[in-house]
Order: sequence, then C-alpha cells, then structure tokens
Amino acid sequence: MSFAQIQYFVAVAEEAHVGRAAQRLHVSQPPLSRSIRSLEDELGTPLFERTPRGMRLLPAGETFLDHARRILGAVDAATRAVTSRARLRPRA
Amino acid sequence: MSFAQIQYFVAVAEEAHVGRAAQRLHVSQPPLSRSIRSLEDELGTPLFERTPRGMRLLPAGETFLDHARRILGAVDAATRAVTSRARLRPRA
DNA sequence: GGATCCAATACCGAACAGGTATCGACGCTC
DNA sequence: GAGCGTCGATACCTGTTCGGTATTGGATCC
Repeated sequence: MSFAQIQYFVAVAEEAHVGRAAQRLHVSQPPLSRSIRSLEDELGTPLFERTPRGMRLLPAGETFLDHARRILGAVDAATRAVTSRARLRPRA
Repeated sequence: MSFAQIQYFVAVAEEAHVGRAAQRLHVSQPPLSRSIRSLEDELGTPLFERTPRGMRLLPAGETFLDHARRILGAVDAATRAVTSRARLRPRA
C-alpha cells in the first residue's frame, strides 16, 4: 500500500468514476484501475462495485474511505509540521 | 514519501543507528541510508544529525517521529478495519 | 598512525509505475 | 436486435525506482 494508492482510492471514491478521477489526478485511466484493484487485492476485500455507469463504494469501501482521509490528513500534518520548522515560520 | 520510508525512518530513529535498523527491517544498510536522505530532501529539512556513533534525532526529527507513528497507526487501523470486515470477524 | 566503526556513494539488476492501444461488458437508441 | 457509446480491465512496452554487493570517506580509539 502506498500513498499514491490511497490518494487514487479517495479520488475514485469521490468521483465514482475511474476516468474522471484519472483526469483529476493527471494520470491515465489504466494505472488507476490497476492501482485500485491491487489495493483491493492487498486488503483481500473489494472496495467498489463495478457498474456500467462507474464505480460504487461498497460498505468496506466506505469504511476504508474514512480511514484513508485520516491517513492523508496525518501525512499532510506531518509534512507541514517539519517544513514549517524548516522555513522557521510558514508565512512571512 | 512512501510508507516504507516512514517505517524506515521510525526504525532508524528508534535504533539511532542505520546498520541496526537495517538488520531489524531485514534490508541492507545502503538502501536505508538513501531512503532517509531522500526523505530529508523531500521535506527540505534534515531529521538526523550524523555522528560517528550513529544517528541522533534533530528537533525536526522528533516532531516528525511523532507524526510518523500516528501515520503508521492510521494505516494499521485502516487495514484492520476492512480486513476484519472481509473475514466477517477476526477470530473464530 | 593503524584498526575499527559509522554513514555515504558507485554500480548493477530486478521490480514497479505509468503510458498507449485494445478488449469485453453493458446500456441506449433507432 | 444491431450498432454505437461508455464504462473498467488487460496486454504490452518503457522509464524510473528500489534493493543488493562492493567500496569509499571520515571520525574515533587504542
């Protein structure tokens, strides 16, 4: 599991559409599809239901989405915590 | 930034020694050195002070260590949340 | 000042991630 | 119900990354 994978997952969950998520993330659709699938493989659970109209979150996916956002938030906080230190203060 | 990088960082911080951390992580020393260095590059801040006896955490490193543990915890929680779902219940 | 211990670098091969092209499945329109 | 459009999934190739072995550079200790 990588950060990119989690960001990808969140984007797909929010867009409910791999193609749209890909656009938003500035990557192409196939890597995104693969990433989601390998995340599901790693977790041993499907997170989405594939429909002809796009992707619908399964209950496990909803749960994971919650955690995923928390993880991304934690990473962001970590980054800001030390980079603001580096610059001695964030603004001015 | 990757999870491995964060795990590596925590190990080095705890061991205060790249070689020992490498042993614990079952990787060799050079990749670990590089990983830490590239993390510092990415954050734009040194996290360790290199001494002839090993690695000593700098204040920024202490801060980051805190966040790093939180991140790993969040990832673990996320994983457990959906894998326990997958198996319908963790034990028996 | 030679031996020792540390992290850093050079170099190489395997694994991974991303891109383009294409497929297979489903729904819609006529 | 045939053809078309729209999904995600797969095949295939390529550039990058990651990990390993061998070696270096620097500091300490005797």
